[in-house]
Amino acid sequence: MRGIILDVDHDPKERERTVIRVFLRAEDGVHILRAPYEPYVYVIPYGDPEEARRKLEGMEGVSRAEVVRRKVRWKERDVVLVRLKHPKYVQRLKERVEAEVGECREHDIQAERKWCMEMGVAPMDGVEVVEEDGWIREIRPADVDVRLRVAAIDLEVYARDRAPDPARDPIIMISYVDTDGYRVVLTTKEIDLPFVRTLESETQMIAELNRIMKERDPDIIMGYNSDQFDLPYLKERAKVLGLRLPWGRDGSEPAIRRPRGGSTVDIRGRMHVDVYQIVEFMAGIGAINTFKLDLESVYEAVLGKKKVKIDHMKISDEWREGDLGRLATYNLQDAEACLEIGLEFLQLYVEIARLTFSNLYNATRFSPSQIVENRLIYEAFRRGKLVPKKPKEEIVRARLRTTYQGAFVKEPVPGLHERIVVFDFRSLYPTIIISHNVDPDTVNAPYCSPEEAYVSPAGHYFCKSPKGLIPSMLEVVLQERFRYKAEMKKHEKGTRAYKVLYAKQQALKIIANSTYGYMGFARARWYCRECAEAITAWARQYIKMTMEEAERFGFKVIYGDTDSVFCVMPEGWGDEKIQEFLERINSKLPPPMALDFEGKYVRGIFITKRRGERAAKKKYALVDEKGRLKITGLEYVRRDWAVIAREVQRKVLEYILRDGDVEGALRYVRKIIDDLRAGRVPKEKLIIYTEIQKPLDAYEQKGPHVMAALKARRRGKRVDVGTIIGYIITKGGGSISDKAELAEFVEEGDYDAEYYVNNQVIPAVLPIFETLGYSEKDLKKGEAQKTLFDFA
DNA sequence: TAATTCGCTAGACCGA
DNA sequence: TCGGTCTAGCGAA
Repeated sequence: MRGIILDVDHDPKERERTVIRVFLRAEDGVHILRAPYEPYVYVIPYGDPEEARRKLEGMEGVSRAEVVRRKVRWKERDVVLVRLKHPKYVQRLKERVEAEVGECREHDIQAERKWCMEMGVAPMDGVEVVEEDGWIREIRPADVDVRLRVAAIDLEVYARDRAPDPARDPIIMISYVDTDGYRVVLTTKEIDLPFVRTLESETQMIAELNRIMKERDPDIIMGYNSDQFDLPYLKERAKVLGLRLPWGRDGSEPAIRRPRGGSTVDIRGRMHVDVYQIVEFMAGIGAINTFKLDLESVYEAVLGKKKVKIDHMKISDEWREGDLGRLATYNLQDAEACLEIGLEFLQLYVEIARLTFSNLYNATRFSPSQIVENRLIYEAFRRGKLVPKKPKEEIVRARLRTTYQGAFVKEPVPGLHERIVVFDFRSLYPTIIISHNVDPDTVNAPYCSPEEAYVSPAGHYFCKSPKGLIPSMLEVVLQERFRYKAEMKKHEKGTRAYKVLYAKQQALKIIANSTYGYMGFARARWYCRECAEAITAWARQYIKMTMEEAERFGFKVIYGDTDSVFCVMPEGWGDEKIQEFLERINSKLPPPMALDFEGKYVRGIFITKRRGERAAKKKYALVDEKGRLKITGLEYVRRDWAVIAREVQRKVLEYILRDGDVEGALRYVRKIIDDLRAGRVPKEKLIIYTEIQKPLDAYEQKGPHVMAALKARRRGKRVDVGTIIGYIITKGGGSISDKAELAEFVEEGDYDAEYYVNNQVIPAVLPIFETLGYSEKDLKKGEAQKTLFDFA
């Protein structure tokens, strides 16, 4: 039998033996295959290993124990591998063992994961299985081409002017769509649209959804914020109406888990993917570029397509007396958009699942640290190294108290520059880790002499051999990624092969980029502050060395941040000088460290700070020979500035960098100021977005977004941690915060023009003009006297 | 509870 | 009312 492993768990009905269940998606549907298993823990004996083994063999739940050779950090040791009858014995055994026999390890790694690692197969792998009466005899990876069915659902709820409560507020529409073309909206009103199915009652709607779920039998179910809203609501509502949701492939209901305040919903044998979780992650690592994470904004940012939005507050009005066709279409589009976005990232998560030996349900909810850690657990397993324990809370607190120095950022030379060349180190931190064998087990280790170690500028020693777990993992990660990227070039963009390769390299990129941060992360098993400290120390040394070499070579270094160097090329130099410089630097670097050419820009500006004449770090704008602007760190890229200010700033930069027309820029700004004062600027350009990062009552200083949120709460709006507040500064009186109101409550034209002039537009552009020698007076009116390139 | 540090700036808050 | 200090948020890498 061949298929894809959707999920692996153990049969909850088996209480005395462990039976692993593999949900295998084959061509003809899903098979639940079984395998006997004995989960294990390791014990590092306090005393004699053989004696420890004998003691352990007699303990409750132990089926056998043997002495084996394993690496405990850098040391080979005799440890006891204890096989257990059932996972339920792990915790009890651990406590007894640590009191009497030795230190327990890997007790905090799930049985399913261990089984997968021992079998050499991971969730989402294609496999070939030899089975007998549903029992697995053999299982091995294989090329399998089975298409999974992916579905998405979305609910609309009738709840006027308040947060929906499943005890009272009915579901009025449910949409279901899947990748085999099925699309339907279930509702109780007659709507003349082909995809609408009208049912007698809400109960009938849910029953119909249950029927669809059974008939369509999707492997993956997606929703947008379905962890927090759709599925818990649906389950609760079904209960109120006396129904069940037997959606699991073993007939079970969706299980609502409640880690850290929120909730996630797990459906047995199917993978519930909350696309919002994915989107949050992708936004966090910068793979999606949008300020708001609502479905509409994300749909546009990811697919480049627009869709209608009906405000939550308006859904009930629309249902009672509005356009039902519009509402049904909206409901369907939500599910469709969710599915499209989810599919866009699905392949990436398939790769993450395989790399981390986790199912899709978990993989799509991982933080970067969990991806790295789960991969490291496998790497350790492969090498016969025992996995370090999770740190206790007390240790975490101690770790949080120590901090370390990070990157070097050069203060920019303020003003306008021409012929800018940017170099950057390719994967700087990962390559430092590899080339200097930076690892928790090689740092200041006693098994090598100082001469056999790399010495960091911060004074740590790292034994050159043997290779540490983390450097060797990263070495493979970078090599493989390089290989996939090369392979990608052989395929047409948009083809299946291309997408798979792209996802593979992207998953590896996430691991590579997160590993340094992971080592400095207080809750990490492989935490190593000295490592993180050494990495940044080397990074500072290499970037400074590169800057010095660049100056010596004839460039003028104007800026640099962490892994980049911005240089001005002397007039008359050609591209061959760039290559020559790269070769010179690269010959001095230990492989696989390498400096890359990032780009060439015809002009760029580094702006002086609000106060003083020094240039601000992390804020600049560049323009390339095609006239394309690259704006970094400036207000234009920040969501907590109004569109009007951001737009004006961008225009000003275009006038100046692209056209060299400061006068035009000044005239343009004056016009916008006039528009603002005349009340001509539409509301949507005045909204400022700011996230609520803690409970409203916990704020010491109530800034505008907090005040706007407090006022909105009094009007019945729910404001949770993580809500992004879009507010406008209105006319009214008092402090800025007093005048802040949620945008949806503000009338068109009701805005404080002076605030937008003096606190938004002028602060966004004045530093640019000041950098060029102009003043606020030139901005407000009067003729400027100088031409731009006098300052270049 | 869930990768790091570096850096800029606004606006509240507070005391003179 | 002013200026300094602190909280808060967001972005760069």
